[in-house]
Amino acid sequence: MNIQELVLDIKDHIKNILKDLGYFDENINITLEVPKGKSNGDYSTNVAMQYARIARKSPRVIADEIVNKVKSEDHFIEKIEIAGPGFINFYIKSSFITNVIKDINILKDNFGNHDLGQGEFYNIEFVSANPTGLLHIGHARGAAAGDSLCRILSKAGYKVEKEFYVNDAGNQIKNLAASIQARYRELFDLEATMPEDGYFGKEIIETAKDIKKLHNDKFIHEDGFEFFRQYGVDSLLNELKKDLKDFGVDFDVWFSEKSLYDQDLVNKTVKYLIDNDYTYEFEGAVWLKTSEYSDEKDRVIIKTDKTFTYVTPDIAYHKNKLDRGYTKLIDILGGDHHGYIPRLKAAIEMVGGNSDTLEVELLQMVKVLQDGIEVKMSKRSGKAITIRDLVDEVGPDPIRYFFAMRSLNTHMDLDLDLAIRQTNENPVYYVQYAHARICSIFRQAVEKGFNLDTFTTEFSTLTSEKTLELVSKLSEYPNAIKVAATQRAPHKLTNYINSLASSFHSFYNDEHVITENAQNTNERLALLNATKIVLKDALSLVGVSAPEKM
RNA sequence: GUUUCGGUAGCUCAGUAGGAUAGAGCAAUGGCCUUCUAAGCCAUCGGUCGGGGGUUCGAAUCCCUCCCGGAAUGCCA
Repeated sequence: MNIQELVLDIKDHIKNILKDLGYFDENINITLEVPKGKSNGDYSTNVAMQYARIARKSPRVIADEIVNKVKSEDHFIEKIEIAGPGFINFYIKSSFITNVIKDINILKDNFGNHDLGQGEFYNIEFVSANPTGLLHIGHARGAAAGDSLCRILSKAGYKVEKEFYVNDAGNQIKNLAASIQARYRELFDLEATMPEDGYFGKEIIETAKDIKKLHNDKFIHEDGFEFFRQYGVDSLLNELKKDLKDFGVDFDVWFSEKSLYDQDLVNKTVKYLIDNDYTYEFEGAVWLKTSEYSDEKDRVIIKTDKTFTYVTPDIAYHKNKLDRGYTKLIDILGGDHHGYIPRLKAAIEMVGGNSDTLEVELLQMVKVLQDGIEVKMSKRSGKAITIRDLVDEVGPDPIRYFFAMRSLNTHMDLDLDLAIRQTNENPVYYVQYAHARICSIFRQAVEKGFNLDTFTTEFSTLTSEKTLELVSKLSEYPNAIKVAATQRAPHKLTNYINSLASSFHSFYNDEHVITENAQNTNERLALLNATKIVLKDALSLVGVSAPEKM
């Protein structure tokens, strides 16, 4: 029996006792949680307070009745106390708690796995930046959050596919081609005007230079628009893929918007919507009746000039995703798209899907500070802090950790000077350092002849407060995974990692691991190995490395 | 105006299917390296949880109202 099973066991036990006492109510959940302070036991429940009204007795009396029935039976429990207004606090025997060390050393990086997602198949779309420039810091947040969430969901037992929607059709791509064309002409000192909504980043100039290198002045004499379009999309998409890869983010599917047109799926979807009376014509445009599905108003899907709006191919795209058989579609979008959600959900209902299948996670904007003042990004000037700059300066780890630390829908400030500084002001080093310290101890243990191939499974000397705190922190890992996965909250995992590292550092400072006492040393090495496994696994879920030396 | 996300320590942020003295990191102050990495540990300082009402044994958390900031409110994407 492990600690999770014990918790379930206790809950079950309490439930039976409540039935015996004649209080039980289906509607009240029995919860057993880890209290904040150790002085309130290893686990605690507030059932007595919840049942006060039903039983019409004071919480403490109920607690007393419950405790009297529990007491005699469970041999894993050290003691039970009633505290405060009526909390029942359970203290678990330390010999039972240390079992988790054995479990971890056997399961290794499978420790903390769940099968929560049985039968589920999630599609998670994130970043989906237009291939019209380099990825900037806002995209980095999306990439870090999305990738971490996917890894956590996989760990929790969900089948997950990561998808990037490539907007390689439509207006922005025309602007890209026109921008490249203008930059290309500039290279020959010819008159050139950048389009009003053009892309002014220096990577566009680089692209033009590349084209000049390959084809010289060929496109001065003939129309190169189509070439510029294709070449621009291809090369910028490659840059984008490279940057994401260097950031530790891989996608399973790169879905091309253009492919929707190539397969005629956009027209088919539009025809379907029209044929099924979901549209009407008004002032020369075709409108979709999304207001019938709790959107605030109807939306144009075919403009007066007969071209589509952004949502039109996106409906076809989501229809396509539905057809691919996922049980859940998660879109991770920037907070500025929140108004877009109702129309998308409406459209999903219209094409025969269930709008609950789509779940949108919004990421609020990142405010970037440099020298204490806000750095405004501007498409017009091409001024932006790119992922590439950041990764080149400090590597992916600090940035990924930093973004993973924040809950998705919080507005956040990023102090660039601080992010780039490689000091302890950056929390990722604190965690990585814990891992490196363990590795360092192991190196010395090997020198002194300790065996690190197998670890002891008997623990009799692990009794100090710091030790047990570290052990019980380890046993919380599976729950941390579960919470992070089901609440779509990678930051709950980094909170856990941080507190695990903290427990370790505190333990490390208090107690020497390698001593003359062989048994004691072996037990501690087993504990450290378990800690190392969990640290490394947890860090891998946020895409951060676990260095052996620092 | 409406929708939406925020307002918690000097700063950056946790904590919200109501629970025990509201937490962490950084910053500040004071200690700890002849012993496994001081990117560490320990301690201190620091908060009318934006304001005001309400709901109840109990509210940062739920309800109402007001104030302040971001975003959206396109036949842009």
